Amino acid sequence: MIRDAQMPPQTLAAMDLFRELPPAALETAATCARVRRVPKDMCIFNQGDDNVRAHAVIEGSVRITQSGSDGAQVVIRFIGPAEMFGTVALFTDKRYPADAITLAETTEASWSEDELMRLMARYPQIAINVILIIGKRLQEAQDRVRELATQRAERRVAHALLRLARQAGHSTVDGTVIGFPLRRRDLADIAGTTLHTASRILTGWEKARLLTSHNQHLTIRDTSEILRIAENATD
Amino acid sequence: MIRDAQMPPQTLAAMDLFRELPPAALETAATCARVRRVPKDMCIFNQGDDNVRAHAVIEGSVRITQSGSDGAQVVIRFIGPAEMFGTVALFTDKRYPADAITLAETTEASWSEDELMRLMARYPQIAINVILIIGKRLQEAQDRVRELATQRAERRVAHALLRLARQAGHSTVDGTVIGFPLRRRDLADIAGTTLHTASRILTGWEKARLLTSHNQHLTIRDTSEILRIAENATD
DNA sequence: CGCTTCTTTGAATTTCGTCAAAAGGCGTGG
DNA sequence: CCACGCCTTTTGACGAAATTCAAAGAAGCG
Repeated sequence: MIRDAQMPPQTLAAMDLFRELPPAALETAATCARVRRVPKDMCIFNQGDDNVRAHAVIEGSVRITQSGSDGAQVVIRFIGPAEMFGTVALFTDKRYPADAITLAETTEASWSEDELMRLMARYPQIAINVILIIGKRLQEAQDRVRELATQRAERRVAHALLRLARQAGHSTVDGTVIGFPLRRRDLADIAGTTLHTASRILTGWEKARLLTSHNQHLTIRDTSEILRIAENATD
Repeated sequence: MIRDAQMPPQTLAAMDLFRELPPAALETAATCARVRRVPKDMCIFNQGDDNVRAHAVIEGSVRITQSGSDGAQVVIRFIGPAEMFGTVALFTDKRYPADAITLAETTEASWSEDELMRLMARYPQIAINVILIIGKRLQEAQDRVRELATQRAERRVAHALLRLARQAGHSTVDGTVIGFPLRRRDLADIAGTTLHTASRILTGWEKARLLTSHNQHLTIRDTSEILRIAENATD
């Protein structure tokens, strides 16, 4: 368990969870955080685990997936630097509702329920921040529900791509590159389709020069066209 | 604007939003609430409206629907007595993300942003309650995402029905009756299918004596069989 | 009683998932 | 350095579930 060295309070300042907090609060939060370095493709927690903690990615990325009682699974979301995850469980079930797996070597911070509750009691702004974060995710989830219920696979993949670009896109000379390693399978699980359909769609777009894909790394070349596909009701 | 008479503090005690609060808090909340009686099929707010307030149903029921930039819409959820709605908007956009329409004559209470924030500052438990409520809805939304992405229409309708029964089901001698007036169209918009498919499925179930439907009122006769349909991976 | 709204049902069409198989990449170990 | 194996991606063919189109039947309401 490594602490201060890897966890300067400034790191926390960048996180939505600790926005608008006095430096003293960041200090306290940094002190009681558990920081871990996790190799690629390792599990951080499993669906159903108790012993819940509030997590945040410092560096790297994590895939959150949910499985049904049948085997079927979907990607709930990807978590990048400065984003929190696994926190809702603290307030509701006391059990993680999903799996968390690293997509790359990742540094992750976490707080126990007690510690977070203590922090929240002392700095109520944290509770507001939690509401903000969860509220935003609720709206995103509801958007996805609407998309899945009403749109065709191609539009859903386009929306998924745009969401990812918004969340973790970096502009380069070649276009917007998405900061997570993404398999076709992942994209399919976000968009709610099969990897076959996702592959066909992406291949089509690649041929139309809307994007390029190398080694699980996507670069969007023509955002406006993807946007058109995502929004265009006709066709 | 009618107040105390229609809004005894005990009414608030039953609401998740005001759980675990001292009587004084309920008193204060009751005092600054705006209570309105709204006829059937009236709009309480529209998607995109600003001037957001936190709402709760005292009596009656409300349908929350979201429309995309294309016309397509889904039912986000139904709101029954003692449930809150339209509250997330206070913390995020300051714009309602959905429409709210009464399904029957409804008594509704609401609080302005200022009033709720003041209440929250004084009674931090309210913030915790908000997190709990939103957290639960987030999990529900994520369940729906998984269902829509992986399950066939029949299973989704079964799940939708079970969710409604859990939320607003009353046991009677005939079975569990769902406390909202439900058109086929509504059920379709919850389950993410067309009213045609929903109608076919319900007609099938009615023939199989799993449920009865009269005048937009559903009664589930054989919950366990519906549950089997909802869970059974094969077929 | 007529109108509007909701529901049912049939038939044609289409999207998408399923099955199957091959090709491409990447790392490891010989 | 090459070969092998594993994982990912691509592609084709087929079939089934569900939407779409169309129209008629019911039921409640004024």
